[in-house]
Amino acid sequence: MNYDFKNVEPKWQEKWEEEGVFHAQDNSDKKKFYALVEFPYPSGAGMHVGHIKAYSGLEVVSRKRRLQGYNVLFPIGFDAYGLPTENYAIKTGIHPRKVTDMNIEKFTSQLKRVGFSFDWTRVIDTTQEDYYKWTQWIFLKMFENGLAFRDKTLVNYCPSCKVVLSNEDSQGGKCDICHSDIVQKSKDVWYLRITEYADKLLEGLKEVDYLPNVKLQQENWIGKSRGAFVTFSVNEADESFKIYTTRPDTLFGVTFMVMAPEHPIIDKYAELIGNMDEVKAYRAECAKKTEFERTQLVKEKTGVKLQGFTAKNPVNGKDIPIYISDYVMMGYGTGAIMAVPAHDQRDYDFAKKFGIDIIEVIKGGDISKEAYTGDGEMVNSGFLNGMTNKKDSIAKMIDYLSEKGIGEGGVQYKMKDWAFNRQRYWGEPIPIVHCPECGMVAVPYEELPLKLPEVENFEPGQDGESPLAKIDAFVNCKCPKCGGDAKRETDTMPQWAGSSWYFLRYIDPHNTKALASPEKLSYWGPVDWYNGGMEHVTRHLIYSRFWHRFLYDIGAVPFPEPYLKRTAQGLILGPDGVKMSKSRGNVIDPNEVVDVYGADVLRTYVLFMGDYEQAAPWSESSVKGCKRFVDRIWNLQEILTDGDEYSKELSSAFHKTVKKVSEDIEGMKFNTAIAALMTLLNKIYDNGKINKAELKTFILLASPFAPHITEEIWSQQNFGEMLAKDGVWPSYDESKCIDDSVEIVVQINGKIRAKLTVPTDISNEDAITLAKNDEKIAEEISGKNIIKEIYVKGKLVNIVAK
RNA sequence: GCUGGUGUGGCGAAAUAGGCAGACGCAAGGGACUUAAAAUCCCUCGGUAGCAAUACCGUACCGGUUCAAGUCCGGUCACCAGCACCA
Repeated sequence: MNYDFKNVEPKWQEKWEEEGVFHAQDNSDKKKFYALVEFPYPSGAGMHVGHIKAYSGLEVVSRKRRLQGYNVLFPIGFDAYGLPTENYAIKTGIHPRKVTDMNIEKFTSQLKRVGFSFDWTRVIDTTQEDYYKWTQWIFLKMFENGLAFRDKTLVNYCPSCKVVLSNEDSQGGKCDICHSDIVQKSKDVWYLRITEYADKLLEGLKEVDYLPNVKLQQENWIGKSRGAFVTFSVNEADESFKIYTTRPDTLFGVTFMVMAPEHPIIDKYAELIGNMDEVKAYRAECAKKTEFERTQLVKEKTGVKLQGFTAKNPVNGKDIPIYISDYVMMGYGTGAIMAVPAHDQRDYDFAKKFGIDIIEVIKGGDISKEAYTGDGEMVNSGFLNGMTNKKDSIAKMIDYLSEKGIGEGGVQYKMKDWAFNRQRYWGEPIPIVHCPECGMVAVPYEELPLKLPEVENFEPGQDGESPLAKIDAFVNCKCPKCGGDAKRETDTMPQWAGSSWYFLRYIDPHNTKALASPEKLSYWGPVDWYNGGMEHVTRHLIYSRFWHRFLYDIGAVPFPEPYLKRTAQGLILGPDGVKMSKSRGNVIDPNEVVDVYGADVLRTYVLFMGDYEQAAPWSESSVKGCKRFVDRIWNLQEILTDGDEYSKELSSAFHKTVKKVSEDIEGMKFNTAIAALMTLLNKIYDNGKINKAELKTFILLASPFAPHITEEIWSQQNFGEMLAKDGVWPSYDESKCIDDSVEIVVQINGKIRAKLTVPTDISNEDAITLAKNDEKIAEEISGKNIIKEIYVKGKLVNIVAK
């Protein structure tokens, strides 16, 4: 009797769908469980085994929780706006709408073939009008609240393709499409003021259960630092400017200052500065530098000293020269720094190159060789001299500065405002109108969605202009405020917009009045468990937390943090141990695996291959091992006997396995959960028979991993109508997990010398006596001095003898 | 450079909270069944020595704590990931 997965798997997939067994109930007395996986970008290449692994984790948890009586929401959707689709459309001339629909169809059929228990009545497509209407709505709310704004900035620009590129599309300073060098270009673009939420995002992390490294990466990304702002006055003009420093206590060691080349004060006093030509030349040089040169190369410090423009040290009145250099960024702090070469390596390098004094203010290093960044006694520092505690000296300096009105404590964040724009077609139109009279005006809410117009040609315009700019019927409009002629914004939203709130839409996907109803939000929210890739931890996860927190602040959602728990799966590497990629030709297609081995085998293998959170290479032969496992489950029916309770021989093994599998699934240790099932299976075959009660438990435990074959056995054995509907997750009895006797080892001086089988509840004394009575042990310890005897319950006896 | 993580058989990996290192699976070798192969089933499977019982060695490397260390502490090396002139 062979198991015919080719017929059985589609049969059950259809039945589950027909009966709606995985549809989440909005009105239910059951305890809710909202499991979320990162929805895919529907690319033309179809799904990847990596997707299967990413979804299989919470798939297993969801199936288990349903059997435990939870009302489970486990949804799926498609994050469908984005460049690859648009580029494909440009190349083939097929409209992105069509491409997207085709890809979604392909993904859907692939997902269904694997038998994932998604609620298919709640599918989301971010490119549909009834979805992006609310993406635009949220944008307008942000605009209303001053969080969406326009600013001039440097953008990545590809002179060959004539497009503005995101950072992701211009990594390494090369254009992702044509591989030519990217230049920095000044442009007026949209930003979201995420920096305003830096502290809230940091605070919120304290309340959620994320993997420690996920939290850490978010903290680093936000990059909060504490320090002080200090005001320096200019000697040659009635002017002053601020700097930010984390070590205000080293103020006595300042021997020069550095400003970012584009610092506005330079232009304001251009007439005072004697060498403005040189300054301009340096600026031009910096603008030419690619992102790659600015950040990747460990290069020598460059800069220009400003002639006739100097500052005064506020604590000792000394005159200090001012330089410009590109190692100071306009985008962090105030765009100007006080340089303390003795205690900062960058300042040190600069001082050495330009022959500037280096004054030691912290003892402990050798400043003739390099900057000393450690702690030590303050010297050459006036009222701080002799202090040894960094915290105290910083606090004392801040007190002094505040008293004199020339400085104050403050914080800075590494995180920058979110550049929220794309000059591309396939994205959500930004619902703003530019009116010559009224300025920027929001499109009225009742006019949403602002539809993406149909076009023939979606190629980007010259000079990095959006393709929408070419469509007069879209661009020309009336100002919603004054009714005069106006022009629409032609930028679209970036890739990350639609995914920043999709988890809320799953809760109420067909609502036409709100992004989701308050009742449903309070029932389902927040997401109980969110799993996804590490690559999204600093972008998507921060962005969506920001949007969510904002929605909470304006009362649109009733809970402040969107995700209670966040985990991440490891990559599946190619059989060659390298990351899968099309160009390497080491990509495994899940369809082929399902064709040859079936969905149950694929699901089991991606979870069995190793630690879920770790990367592991694909191995075809290991897939076969899982095939054997699945077949051996089927063949249990050949050694089936009657019996409605566990047999004496297998009882404790079953209780132990139920415990182990239950706990391991919750801890995402799927590999050991499956291993435990394999161990039990081996034991059953050793035992030569299995009864009905045992078989029922076994297939229930295996069902989250291999739902089709277990469903088929359930039905063949008449356990009930449908496992997925009537099955109840088995429970275990802690007291029955214990065997009557255990094998313990006997060590002498920590070396194993014998093994003994003893009653589980044996006393310390009895165990030691028994060990000493063992022939071999007795011989070894005879004539020796026993120093210590240790019994570790159920594990070992150790006799220390000399 | 900074931050975090990892390092265990031929391979993927297990090992609660310091207590039998290598569970489970793959590959390999041997055997059964078969005309043969596939499939299935049984046995062996970290290294060295030995016919064997057994002994010694072994969790990247060096050192320490402990009756006992893959696990804890100090140092070194390698690899992976994220950030990167952040003042």
